Amino acid sequence: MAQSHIEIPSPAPALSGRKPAHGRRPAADTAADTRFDRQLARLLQHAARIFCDKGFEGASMRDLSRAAGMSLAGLYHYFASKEELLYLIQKHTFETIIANLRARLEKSADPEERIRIFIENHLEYSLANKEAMKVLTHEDDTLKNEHGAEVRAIKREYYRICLDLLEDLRKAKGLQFSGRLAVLSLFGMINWIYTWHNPRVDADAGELARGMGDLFLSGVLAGKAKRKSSEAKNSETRP
Amino acid sequence: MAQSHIEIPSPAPALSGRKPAHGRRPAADTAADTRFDRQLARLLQHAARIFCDKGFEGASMRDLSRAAGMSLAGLYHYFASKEELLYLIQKHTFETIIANLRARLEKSADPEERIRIFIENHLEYSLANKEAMKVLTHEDDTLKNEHGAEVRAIKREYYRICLDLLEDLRKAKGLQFSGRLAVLSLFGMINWIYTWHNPRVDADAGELARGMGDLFLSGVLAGKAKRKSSEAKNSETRP
DNA sequence: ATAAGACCCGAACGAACGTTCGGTAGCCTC
DNA sequence: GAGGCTACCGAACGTTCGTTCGGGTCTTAT
Repeated sequence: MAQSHIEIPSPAPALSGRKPAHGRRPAADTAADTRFDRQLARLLQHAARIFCDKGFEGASMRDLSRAAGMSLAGLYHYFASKEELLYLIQKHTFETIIANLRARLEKSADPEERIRIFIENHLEYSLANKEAMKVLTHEDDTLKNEHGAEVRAIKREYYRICLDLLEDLRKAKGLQFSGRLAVLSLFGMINWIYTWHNPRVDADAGELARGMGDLFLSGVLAGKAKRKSSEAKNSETRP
Repeated sequence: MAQSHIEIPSPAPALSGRKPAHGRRPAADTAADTRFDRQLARLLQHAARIFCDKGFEGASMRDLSRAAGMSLAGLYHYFASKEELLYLIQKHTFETIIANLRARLEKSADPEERIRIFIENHLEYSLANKEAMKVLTHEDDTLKNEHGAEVRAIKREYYRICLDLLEDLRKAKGLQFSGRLAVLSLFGMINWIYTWHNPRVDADAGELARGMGDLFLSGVLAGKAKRKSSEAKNSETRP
């Protein structure tokens, strides 16, 4: 229990530069943090909590109106529809995770440690932003058409990053395993957490990441080493 | 790709002995398979598919009415509410899985193999009943009150079975790991499958179970053996 | 001071929702 | 052949849904 609330430090993609109502943005104030952007961010935060609690279909715009202290009609000044609201939450969450991840990955070239970085980054963000994270995973196939396609593209990018990390490890250690199965098993482990994690009972992100990293990496490394012998020495992995 | 469609063989708890409409059941015909029971089972199957596709909140009774070829009002002859419909699906699915599992577990006493049996049982049922399985996991905390409590009790039972299997293994091999983290990581791996499995691309249940069993058991076994040395010998796990 | 926006609201729109009501057609028993 | 029961239906009930309309008020630039 080192820190109770984790503040992600790195370059989070700001959700700025958006239209008021249905119009377009004036022009070059990409510096963001206008009043519009701050209100929108506040609304997204409330919406994430409500979607998390009652599900996207189960939550109503009136719920959000009440929680945010704004009239029902007033909400539509900030987004065009309930569906776009979900899209904004998912896109911002996903892009922030990936941006954080890329920043952290620059600090290490060791394949094994980079996988640990991936896990730790995911868990830290997940536990620090539980609501948005549950909305991201639970409402995975809710969005359709363009919005859905865009989020799905980001998801494929995230998948790809993880797969590349694993294949780097495989090459470096001369291993032999199914990358797809490994990635998706890992995703299952780390995305499932939102269904059970209780901060009063369970460990914090760092410790969970260590435990899951041990489990996963031992599994991947020990599997079948280069098809020859089965001596899996590297059972302790941190430097 | 041994068999393409898996028929679960064992004692599946029949969903029989239920009331027509709001009345009670006549009495002693627990032998089931009345016309009422068959129709109900058919409706549950349609409902599972619809809940799977559109989510519980997103699906309407009119959708079910259309799919089942029965009038909207006619549906309520078989259950009292939409909520009870979800409850019946979840309860029946969960109880069938557990019944299958208990039957299979009797065939082996080896701790490691029993865990493999657990995984294989779960994956076989999951892939053979994708819709119901997605409804079970995706609508995990949708039910409230008595219905919710009852399903949650079955879930705890299932969790408990897996935890006991793991602790048997731990004792037998003198290992040291967090049972809770291991169980929940395993649950994540196997419950996540419904989000990605594509029968045209991915392996069948048996092969997936072998792959995930290798990954998970290697991870658990190799972790830290008995706190002394780090020689993780048992990297190949099948007998 | 005034025009032009950004910001926000009360009130309503039509559609869709889960559920219920009153009734009917068929079946089996006496 | 009357009574009772199961199985089912058309039509509606009252509610809630996402969204829109026609305005306001407040801020900012000229």
